[in-house]
Amino acid sequence: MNYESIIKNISKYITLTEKETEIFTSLLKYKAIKRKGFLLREDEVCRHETFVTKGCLRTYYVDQNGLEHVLGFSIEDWWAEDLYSFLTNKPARLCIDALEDTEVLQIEKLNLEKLYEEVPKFERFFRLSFQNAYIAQQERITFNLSSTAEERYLSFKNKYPYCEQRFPQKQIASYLGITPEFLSTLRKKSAGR
Amino acid sequence: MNYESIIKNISKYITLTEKETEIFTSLLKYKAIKRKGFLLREDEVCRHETFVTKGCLRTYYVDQNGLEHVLGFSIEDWWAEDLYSFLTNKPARLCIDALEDTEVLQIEKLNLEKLYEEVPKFERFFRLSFQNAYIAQQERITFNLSSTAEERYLSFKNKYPYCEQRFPQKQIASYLGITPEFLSTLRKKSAGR
DNA sequence: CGTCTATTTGAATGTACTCAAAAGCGGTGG
DNA sequence: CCACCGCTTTTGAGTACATTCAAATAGACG
Repeated sequence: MNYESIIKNISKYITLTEKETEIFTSLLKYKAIKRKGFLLREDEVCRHETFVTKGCLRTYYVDQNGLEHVLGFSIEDWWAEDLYSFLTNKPARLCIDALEDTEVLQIEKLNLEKLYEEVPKFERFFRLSFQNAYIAQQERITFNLSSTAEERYLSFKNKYPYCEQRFPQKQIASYLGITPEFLSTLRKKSAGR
Repeated sequence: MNYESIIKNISKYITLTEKETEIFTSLLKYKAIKRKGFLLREDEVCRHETFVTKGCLRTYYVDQNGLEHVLGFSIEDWWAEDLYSFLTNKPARLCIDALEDTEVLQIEKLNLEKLYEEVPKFERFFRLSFQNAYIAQQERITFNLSSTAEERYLSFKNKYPYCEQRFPQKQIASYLGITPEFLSTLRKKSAGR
């Protein structure tokens, strides 16, 4: 098993000794999800933190009218989970499925708690990790509040250029909070430039 | 100085010994902000985590057209900061001012780092605290994506009933991402029920 | 190759905005 | 304590951004 990418991700915020690395990787489990397969269904309990080593996951929410709303995409080097469900052990409100054949490393909740005890540094890692995720979300909120759909699309395109071709436009539209039809007209419009 | 409320807040996630409580409170500083006064201006560096013991703070963002967008309100028992600025030491992108005469307890960044070393449990406190803030923000994003302005208003009213009277409607409109004029018509409409 | 889903296109519609003017409210000073 | 000034809220008319619905086209998968 190749732990290189996850260790590199961890070392963005904390430095691990060899022994600590060992403890950590011994708690990880590998999993492969086929395209269109599910990592987490609504009403299951989210029992893992998941790190993507290959492929792409989509986290979305199904509203009361049965419409899907994409919260985010997790490509290589990103984490995914339904944090609410993970922390409370209540049924998930989010679904996570695979847009491509995907490979992940997972750590179970109980093992993560064990890890916090044995290597308290990880408490710090996840604090910093979620603080940064919090900042990114905050930016998304302010941007949604202050921009038109067109500006949001252009910004998305600019910020995640690789995503524009990699993900179905329907999913991008959902992420941006607009209809696929309208995104289609926006793309046509912006293609002229 | 009365530290009761902040200690109670902390004990939502961790349990402190007397000694630890002592260390923690010794690092806190009291500050009073008059209504309309600033806790943080754009381009200052955010050097504190701030806990509100009385009154109300407003955290907002000024867009490129000079328009304000309210990210959130911090009343008693809530925290406030520009986390981006706090973590990076870069100039703040958010402003924080007081909607009422407000009293806060603050911990400076260096003291917080000292605290993390002396009482590592606080690493855990802030991890859980921000994980929960992250969940709340995620809910806000999904809700904004899946609801009309009217539904968002009714939900806000339902979720924070005390806020509806306490905060100027202009600020609530900004938080909801709508114009004050439109909120006015929504309120008139919902008053009939 | 055929089916199913995604994307494009266009017309009609609606939600929410802009602009403008009037009314209400609160704070401040005389 | 009242009057005034400035800011907030209300109201309404006209408009625009984005949606809905429907139909045609393109693309992906078995």
